[in-house]
Amino acid sequence: MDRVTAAWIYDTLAEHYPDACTPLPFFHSPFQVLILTILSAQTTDQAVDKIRPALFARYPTPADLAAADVHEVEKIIHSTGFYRVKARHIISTAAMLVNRFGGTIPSTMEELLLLPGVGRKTANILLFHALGINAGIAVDTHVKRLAGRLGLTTRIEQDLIEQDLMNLYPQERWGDLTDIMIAHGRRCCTAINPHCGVCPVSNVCPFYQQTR
DNA sequence: ATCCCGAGGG
DNA sequence: CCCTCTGGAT
Repeated sequence: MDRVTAAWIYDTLAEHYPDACTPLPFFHSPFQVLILTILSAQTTDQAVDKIRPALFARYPTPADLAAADVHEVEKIIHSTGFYRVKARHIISTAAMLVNRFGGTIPSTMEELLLLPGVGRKTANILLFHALGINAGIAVDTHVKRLAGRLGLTTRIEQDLIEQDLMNLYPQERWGDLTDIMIAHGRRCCTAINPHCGVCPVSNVCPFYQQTR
């Protein structure tokens, strides 16, 4: 894949998903972004958005959440799935913010990975959305599938796919690229029955040429 | 019925 | 590496 085509794909998709890069509004505090990002695993934005007001009305600060009753948290976040695990994680994370990071959220990958419920993917998205840092490209199943179909990479391992994409795009686009590819993977380039007929980049897509 | 803006544990 | 944890969207 050459950079000219890769850049065109980025521009075209970016225009097509103008809201893809700001799933978590700016008025949320870094603390809220952190908690909401942990809760976002394996669920939808709508599900997280639905419980957000109740959650932060009850636990406005890390100290409040650290002292929370786990069953009460479970009840509030129930609709986001994995609620028992997530309830434990966000309470423990809040406690760690208070005890180790002075109530603020850490700004490096290494420190973020110490937080319960924060793995590689969440840390990556978090660095971008809470802190504006383009630390890398979060390669999930959507990005993996989309990058493969578009011919942006021929690799299988997610680390190598990330390297290919990072080589293809300048660092200041990594965060946006993650969001754009996830949005397109979810809304158009789906695993089964992809909507190639309305896909804005199908004209340069090897997968589309091969299946038509 | 299947998959997911995963992470932790064995 | 494989398993589990969960609801919701499609």
